[in-house]
Amino acid sequence: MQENYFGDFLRNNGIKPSFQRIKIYEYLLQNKEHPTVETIYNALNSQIPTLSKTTVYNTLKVFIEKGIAMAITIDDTEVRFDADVKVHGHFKCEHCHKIYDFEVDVESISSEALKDFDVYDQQMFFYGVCKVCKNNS
Amino acid sequence: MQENYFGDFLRNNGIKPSFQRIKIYEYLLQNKEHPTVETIYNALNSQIPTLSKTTVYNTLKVFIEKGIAMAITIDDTEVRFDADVKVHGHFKCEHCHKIYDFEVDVESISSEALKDFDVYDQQMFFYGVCKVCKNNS
DNA sequence: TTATCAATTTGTAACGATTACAACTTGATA
DNA sequence: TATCAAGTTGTAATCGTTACAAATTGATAA
Repeated sequence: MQENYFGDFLRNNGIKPSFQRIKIYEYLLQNKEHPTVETIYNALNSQIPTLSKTTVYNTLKVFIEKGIAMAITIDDTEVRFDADVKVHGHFKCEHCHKIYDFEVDVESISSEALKDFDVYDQQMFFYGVCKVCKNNS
Repeated sequence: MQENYFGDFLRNNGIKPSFQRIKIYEYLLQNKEHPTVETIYNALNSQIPTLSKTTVYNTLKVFIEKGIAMAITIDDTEVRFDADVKVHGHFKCEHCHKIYDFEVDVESISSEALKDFDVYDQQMFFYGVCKVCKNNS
């Protein structure tokens, strides 16, 4: 069944699969619009009435430490989260506030200036107006 | 003299050149290590004893609106500022916490997925260990 | 000069996302 | 069924940033 599947996935990544952790990871996988802690908390609070916002923070921190999620700081007011840990870019539309993923050719970015540096993480944040909003204005 | 030079520069960018604004812009130009509001405030407070931290915030907001400075949100705890508004990447060393600038070939990043999008701003944040720290460990 | 008015600066209070922390709960093991 | 570590919860504290109202400045006109 589903929960065992997610449970095994968490266990395989060194995370004890509690009910809360399974539900939060499941939510992240199914909601790819880069939700905030607030969004995740509100969405799951109906299923898990005892859920605490601290648990959401703790759980996401564990996910990041274990490498199965990443933080997206494209907003300066709140952090967003993504279960897709491949290197990819994020575009934020200043009009509809939607965040789009886009592919990036990692090799082409790695600058000559960083050739002797160890790079563990790469974040690319682009800002502007998306195709949909351009056409609607 | 210097102050007229900066004053003219601000005026040419639609910014009324107050004493505070001139000093803050001058500081940004001369201190390229991407200072925080706290750093700027502490550095200038000795020259301008009446300086308020709110003024530093206000001034930087004006600079960004007028396009002569940019915010660097490479830290999740505090915002840093840069008077270099060319598109370029920032690398943060997790060991010494220094932030390095690096050149980026803008064209090579612009993804096929964004071809119908208007992109106004591009931020690239890399994280890892710098050359110096690697050699010292 | 003096009056006027808008722009700028200042200090304090409020805000809000995040973290610290202690108490409580859970679940595995013996 | 006792024990103990790990996980969860709620509250309080932290701290960078913003809101706001009062004070100051500087340009302009009478």
